Amino acid sequence: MSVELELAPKQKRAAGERCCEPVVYPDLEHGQAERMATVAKALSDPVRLQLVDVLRKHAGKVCVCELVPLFELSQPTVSHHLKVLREAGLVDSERRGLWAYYYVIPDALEELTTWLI
Amino acid sequence: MSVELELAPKQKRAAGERCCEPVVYPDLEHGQAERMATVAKALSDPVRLQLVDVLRKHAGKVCVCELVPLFELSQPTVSHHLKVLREAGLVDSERRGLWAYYYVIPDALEELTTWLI
DNA sequence: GCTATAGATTGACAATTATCACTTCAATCG
DNA sequence: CGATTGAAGTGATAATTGTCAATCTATAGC
Repeated sequence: MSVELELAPKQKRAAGERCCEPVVYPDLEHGQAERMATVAKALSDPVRLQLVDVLRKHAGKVCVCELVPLFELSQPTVSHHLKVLREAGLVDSERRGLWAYYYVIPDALEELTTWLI
Repeated sequence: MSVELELAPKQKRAAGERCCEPVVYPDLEHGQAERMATVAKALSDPVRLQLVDVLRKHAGKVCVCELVPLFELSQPTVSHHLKVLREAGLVDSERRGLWAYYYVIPDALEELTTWLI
């Protein structure tokens, strides 16, 4: 686990030689790193990336019964991946009768995207 | 594992009612999803995010001996995280005498970033 | 050569993860 | 009501991950 980043005092050096220049003070603080890591972890599986891709490209809500046949995976496994995405705040779902419709939460990727640019 | 995405033939529906509209054909293909998942996985840990952040913000190469004291982690653990980043193609290192200097590979984040925007 | 040092590697361990078969739950249809 | 169906939940299992202590490697200085 990381902590609030600090430039700790330098260790002993080989006599007369500095290891290197002091690094820049990183302005990515702990909480932000935690949140972004959560998002990145949700995106760290090709299946989930493709799920998010489908949901993002489709303007609207997509039924799980459309998503499952896109993969050679069992329905519970796809359901599991959707749950991971839901718990990371990237998507949400809505029940309509027997069916569940998933959709992306628009701003969920923003913090990570902004950092990446 | 995912496969090349296809709109599989529809399953049986409840009589007279369609489950939902056909989804858009996802244009994120398997190879791209794999590569982006690799990058996302490398970024899925707060320590590695902060490491990349420091390296990106610092115009130049940063010595490991500067990176280790930024975290409350053992040297081997930081070394492990750097290795993960290296294997994902996000950073590389250069040895100079006793010291190792790490730096980001500029275009490594591009594919993921482009997809996110 | 000998010692000290920076960094990587190894081995071990607990925790997490992706997957499936099976089951459960909720809603619809007859 | 009873049967069916879409989706989520429950074990279980194999694989992966984050961490550290201990070790190893290569370099520098004496």
